[in-house]
Amino acid sequence: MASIKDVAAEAGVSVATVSRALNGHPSVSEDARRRVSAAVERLGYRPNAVARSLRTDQTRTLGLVISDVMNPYFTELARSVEEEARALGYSVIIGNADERPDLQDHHVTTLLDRRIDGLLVSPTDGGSPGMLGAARAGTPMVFVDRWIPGVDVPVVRSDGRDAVRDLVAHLYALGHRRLAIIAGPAATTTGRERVDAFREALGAYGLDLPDAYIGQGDFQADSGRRVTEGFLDLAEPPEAVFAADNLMALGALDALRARGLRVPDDIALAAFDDIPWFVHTDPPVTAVAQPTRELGRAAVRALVDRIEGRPGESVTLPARLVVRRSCGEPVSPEPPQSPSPVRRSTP
Amino acid sequence: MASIKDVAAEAGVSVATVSRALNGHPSVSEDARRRVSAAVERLGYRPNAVARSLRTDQTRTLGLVISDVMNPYFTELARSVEEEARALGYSVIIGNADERPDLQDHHVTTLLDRRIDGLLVSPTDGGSPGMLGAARAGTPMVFVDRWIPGVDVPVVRSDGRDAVRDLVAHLYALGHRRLAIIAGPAATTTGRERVDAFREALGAYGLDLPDAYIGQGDFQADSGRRVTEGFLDLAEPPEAVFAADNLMALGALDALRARGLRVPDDIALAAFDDIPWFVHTDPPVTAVAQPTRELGRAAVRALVDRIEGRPGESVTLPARLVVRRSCGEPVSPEPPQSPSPVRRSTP
DNA sequence: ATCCTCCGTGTAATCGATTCCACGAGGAGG
DNA sequence: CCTCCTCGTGGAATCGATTACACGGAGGAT
Repeated sequence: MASIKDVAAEAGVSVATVSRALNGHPSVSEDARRRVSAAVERLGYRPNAVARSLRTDQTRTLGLVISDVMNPYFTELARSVEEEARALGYSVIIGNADERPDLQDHHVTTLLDRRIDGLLVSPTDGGSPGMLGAARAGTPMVFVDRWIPGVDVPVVRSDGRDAVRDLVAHLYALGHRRLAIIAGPAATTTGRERVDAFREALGAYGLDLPDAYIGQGDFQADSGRRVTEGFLDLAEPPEAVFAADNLMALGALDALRARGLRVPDDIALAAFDDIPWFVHTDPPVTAVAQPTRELGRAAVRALVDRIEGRPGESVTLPARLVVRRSCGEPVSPEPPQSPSPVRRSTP
Repeated sequence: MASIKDVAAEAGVSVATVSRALNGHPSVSEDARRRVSAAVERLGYRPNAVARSLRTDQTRTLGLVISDVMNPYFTELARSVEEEARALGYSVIIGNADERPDLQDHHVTTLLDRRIDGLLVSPTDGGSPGMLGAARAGTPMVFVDRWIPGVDVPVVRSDGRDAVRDLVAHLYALGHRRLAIIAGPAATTTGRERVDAFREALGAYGLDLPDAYIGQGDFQADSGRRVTEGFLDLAEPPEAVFAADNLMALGALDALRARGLRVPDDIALAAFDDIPWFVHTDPPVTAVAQPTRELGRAAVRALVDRIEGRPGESVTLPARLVVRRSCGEPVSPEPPQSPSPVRRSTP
C-alpha cells in the first residue's frame, strides 16, 4: 500500500507538502496541489487512518454499546445513530452487549483501547467498572434509552409516562381491570420506569398493581413466555398483559398461543416499543411507540457536541400510544388523543 | 491517558521491557514482570490499539458491509459474525449499505482506510470500483450471502434450490397453479438465483413463469407492496405469491390487507428468509429458512483463514422449508421432507 | 539599495507502540 | 583463567501521518 512518502516522491515534493495539499491547507501553491493530486491518482493512494489517528489523537469514530441488536428497537436506533454520525463525518463501531454486563464491559474496554472519540451507551446494568471509569476519566459519553443515576453524563431518552397513561386509559375503557406487567430488569432505568409509570397510571383509576401481577423479565422473548405462563397459572389471571418491550411481547404471544388463548377475546396484550411487525401479528399489537430515529440523532448530536467542546445536553422526547386490536376493538374510530382523566399540565 | 513510557518510568524499566512483559515475551525476568504489572495496575494503563496497529500493521478488526441492517436476516447474520469474530480475537465494524451502491462504496473505502485486516461483504450490486480494487489488491475478503461472479473471493452462502423446490411442491399440492414471485434486484446473485430456482421448480410441474408474474422488487418492504398491487391489478392475478425476502413479504402482507384479501383463502403467500415474527403474523408465514448463524460463523472462519495465511474455503449450506399456514392448511401432520416428484440424487 | 513581510516549502520532531541489535553480567566448559 | 553462550535489558529505528520551525526568495515600503 502506497504511503505518503511514495506520493511525495512521485510528485517531487516533500511529505509535508503532500499532507498540506491533502488537508486543504491554504499555503500550498496551485502547482504543488496539482502535482500531488496527480500522484495520488496514479498511485491510488489513500491516507492511513491509523497513522493519522495516532498523530492527531482523534479517530473520528464513535462507539455505540447497545443492549441487544436483535431487538428491532435497538436495530433502528443503531441505524439512525450511524446515519447521523456519518452526516457529521464520524464512523460508528457497534458493540452488542446482549443484555450481559460482562459483554458490555468487554465492548467498552475494546472501544476505549481503540481510542474512539466518544461513547454512546444504553447500559445493561448499574454500570460496570470500565464504563464508570471512562466517564470519570472524561471520555465524552452520552447515555441513550437507558441511563445510570448518579453518573454525570447527558441522557437522551424518551418518556413513556404519558403514553402509558393513555394505554391504561385505553385498557380501562375497554373494561379491563386486572392489569399485569412483564417488567424489564430492575437494574435498568427503563425496566423500573415502565413499571412505575404503569403503577401510577393504574392508581389514577383506583386500581393497584399486586406483586403477583409484576412478572420479572429480562427484555428477551423467553422471559416473556415464562412470565406469561406464570400469570396464566394464577388463581385469578390478569385480563390484560403489558410487556415492557417488544421481544417479551413476542414471548407472551407465544405462550398465549400455546395455551390456545385468543387475543384480545381471552386476554389483552400491549407492548412497549412499536415495530413494523406489530401491524401484521395476529392480532396487530397495541404499543407505545418511541421516536427512535430522533432519539438516535439527538444522541449523536449531544455526543459530538461534547467531543467538540460544546456543552452537550440531555434530551427527553415523548412516546405515544399506537392503538391496534390486541386489547379489544377500538371504541371510537379516531385515535385516543389523551383520554386520561388525570390531566397533567400541558401548556 | 498513561502511555507505555509512563509505565516504564513507574516500573523503573525501559519501554522495551514493558512491551515484552505485556506481550508475554519469554525473556523477561520474573522480577521485571511483576514490577510492570504493578505499574500497569497503579496507572490503570491500557495499551493504545492505534499505535500498536500502526507498528504491527494489523488491527485485529474485520469489516462487515451488509446490505440492510434493518432486515432481521442480516441483523442475525451480523450478530453471529460478531460472536464468532470475538471468539477468534477480532472486533467487527459493521457498515450498513441500505441496498445503496454508493453507501456500500463509502463503507468499503472507510474500512480500508482504517486498515481492517479483512472484509466481509454481501454486495448490493455488481461490484463497486472500491471493492473490486480491494479484492484485486489482495485485501483478505469473503463474500457472504451474495457474491459477484468472476471475482476470485471465497463465497459463504446458502443454497435455497432444494427448499424452493419443496415450496413449489407444497403450493402445488395445495392446488395453487398460478404462482408469482416478487424478485430481488437483478444486480444481486440472490435476486437472480431465487427467481431461477423458482422457475426451475415450476418447470418440474409443467408450470411456467410468465413475465407478468415476475415483479421487480428491491428487497425492501415498499417494493413488496408495490409489486403485489401490480399482481392484484392483473386480469388474472396469481393464486400464490413468493417474496424473495422477508421485508418484501411484509410489504405484500400490507398490500393484501389493504385490499381486504384474506391469506391464504384468497391468495397464498410465502417468503425467503425465516424470522421469529413469521410465527406470529396473521397468518403465520411459510418460509425458506437459511442457517443464518452457521453462515455467519463459516464466513468469519473463512476470512480469518485468509488473513492468517491459510486457504479459506467457500461454503454452501442448504436452506430448508418451514411450512406454516400462509399457503393453506398443511395437508399432512408431518412436515414435508422432500415432496418433489423430480428427485435429485441424494446419496 | 536595504529592510521587512509574506509565501511556499522542506527538515525534523512527534504520537505510542514493537522489535532489531548491542551490551554487560554470569555461568559453563576448556 | 580465558572464552563462549545465554539471558535480561536498554537504546534506537520504525510504522505513516501532522505540524512547529527554519529558510530562501519575491515584492513592497522607505
